[in-house]
Formats: sequence, C-alpha cells, structure tokens
Amino acid sequence: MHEKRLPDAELEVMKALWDAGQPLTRTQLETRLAGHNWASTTLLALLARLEAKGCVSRSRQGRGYLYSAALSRREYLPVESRSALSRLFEGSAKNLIAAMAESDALSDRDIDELEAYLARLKAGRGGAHQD
Amino acid sequence: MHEKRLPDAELEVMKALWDAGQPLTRTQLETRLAGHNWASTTLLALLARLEAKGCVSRSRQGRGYLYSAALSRREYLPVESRSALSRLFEGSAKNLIAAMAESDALSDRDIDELEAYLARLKAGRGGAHQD
DNA sequence: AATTACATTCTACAAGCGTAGAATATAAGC
DNA sequence: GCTTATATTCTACGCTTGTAGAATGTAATT
Repeated sequence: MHEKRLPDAELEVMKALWDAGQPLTRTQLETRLAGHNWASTTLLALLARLEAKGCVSRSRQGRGYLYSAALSRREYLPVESRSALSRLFEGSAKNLIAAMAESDALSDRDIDELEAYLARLKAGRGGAHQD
Repeated sequence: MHEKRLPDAELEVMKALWDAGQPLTRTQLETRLAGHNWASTTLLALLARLEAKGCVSRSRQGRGYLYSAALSRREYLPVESRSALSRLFEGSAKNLIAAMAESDALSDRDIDELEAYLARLKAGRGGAHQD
C-alpha cells in the first residue's frame, strides 16, 4: 500500500484523474491541468513517476496512451489525513479542527455540516463496534 | 509570513521546541529528539536551516546557544491545516473529517470532543462577529 | 597558556522533486 | 514508402531535503 504522501506535482495529476472519474489521454490531462502551464514532457514525466509508484496505469490508445488512476482518492485520503494529524496535532482531531476554525478555514456552513456528520457517525457507531 | 509547510525533519525540531515551551540548548533538544538518533551535526544543520527561514532564533549561552522558536505553533497551524484542506479536500472540512473517520483516525472520544467543540464554536459565533 | 572537551560551522553527497530540451517512436497523410 | 505530425522516452540540471564527517571555534581545566 501507499503510505507516503505524494509530491505536490504528482498529486495534482492524481486529482485531475480523480476529478475526471475516467481514464484520460495526455492531451486531456493537459487541458485539465492548464493552470500549471507545464511542458508536455513535464506532465509525462510526472505520469511516468506515478506509474513507477503504482498510482497510475496506462493502456495503448492510438498513438499514445490512456492514463488511469490505479490508486483511488478514497484509498489515498487516509494517507493524507493521517499525515496531517500526526505531523502536528499529535493525533487529536479536535486540535486539528480547532486550528482550522481559528484560521478561518471553517465557515459557518462547514460547522453545520460537521455537526450533522458527527451525529450520523455516532448513530452509526452506536451499537457494538471494536475500538 | 511563513506560507509553506516545513520539511518533516525541520518540523520535528519545531515540535520539540514548541513542546518544551521554552528555549533549549542543542543538547536538550537532542534528548527530546532521542528517537531520531541523529548525529549532532544533523540537528544543528536543521537548526541552521530553520534559522535561515526565520523559524528559530538563538542567543549565546556558554559555549553554545539557546535555541528558541521564532514561529509559534499557533502561527504555523494554519499553514498545515490549510495545506491539508487544499491538497485534497478542496476546502471542505467535512470531507477531511469524513476521511479521518473512515480511516479510523477518529476515536469515539474524538467525536465527542469535536461535537462539544463545535457547539461552543457556534455559540461563540452566534452573535455579531467579523468574518 | 597549553590541553582538553564540547559546540558549531563547512563541506558534501545521495535521493527526491520540479522542470523541460533533445532524441526517438508511432501513427497519419500523401 | 516517405514525409509529417504528434506522443513518449531519455537525459539532464538546479534546488531541496536528510544526513553526517571534517574542520574550526569556544570555553573549561590544569
């Protein structure tokens, strides 16, 4: 499994693939990543590195390839969240949220959403569970 | 201001300083960072880099220095939380929490703490506030 | 002041990352 | 089949990071 955070540039590529929800050609990826103004070779280099890491797979399509995410966003999320928690907040989710709140990263709506989510979560865990 | 995440090793040093709550000598830092088994020069190199970035300051003390955090944990937290949010969760705190919950990063107690925290937060924001 | 002990700086290097030009492969068009 | 257009791979370079040995500075000891 992938335990390490991906580098920023590679993560951008993965996000593009995840957002697309389907395999893309290099050109399509380029369009979605237009904001970066990368040379084509740059994007291809990133794709190659991601493939080496097993995060991306490809299949021939015409003269080029179709690139698809071999690592799902869902699979990767824990890596990132665990990292955020352990890097600074010593494992306390509350500290993390508090920090976000204080830095105005949380809108009122976020808070409402969170409350609702937690309520549901608790309900779900209510019965028997292993912890 | 510091906008970028600090590298892992440098962050470890900052955490040690933050946890101490007071300036420390290199030796004291070494003790607190014993888990890393760094050569002294490694720690000093990290301190030098941190000082160059303005995150650490020093003052002579005997033959060596007293190193203190020039960047507080509180000042740095937003950098890290914003990064976590923007790297993956497109700014949605709920998504982040959901991901943490699903990866078992959240204990039942975390959830309770969070709920209590959010309730307080809402109360605090309830009236007039500048946002 | 000479010696010793300890602290810091210099220098260095391998790996990782962001980036891309040069070279090469592959398919399309004539 | 040869030329052309386009996609990919090779090669590369500068910067950052993790790490530390060699060299040097500084204070304590005798």
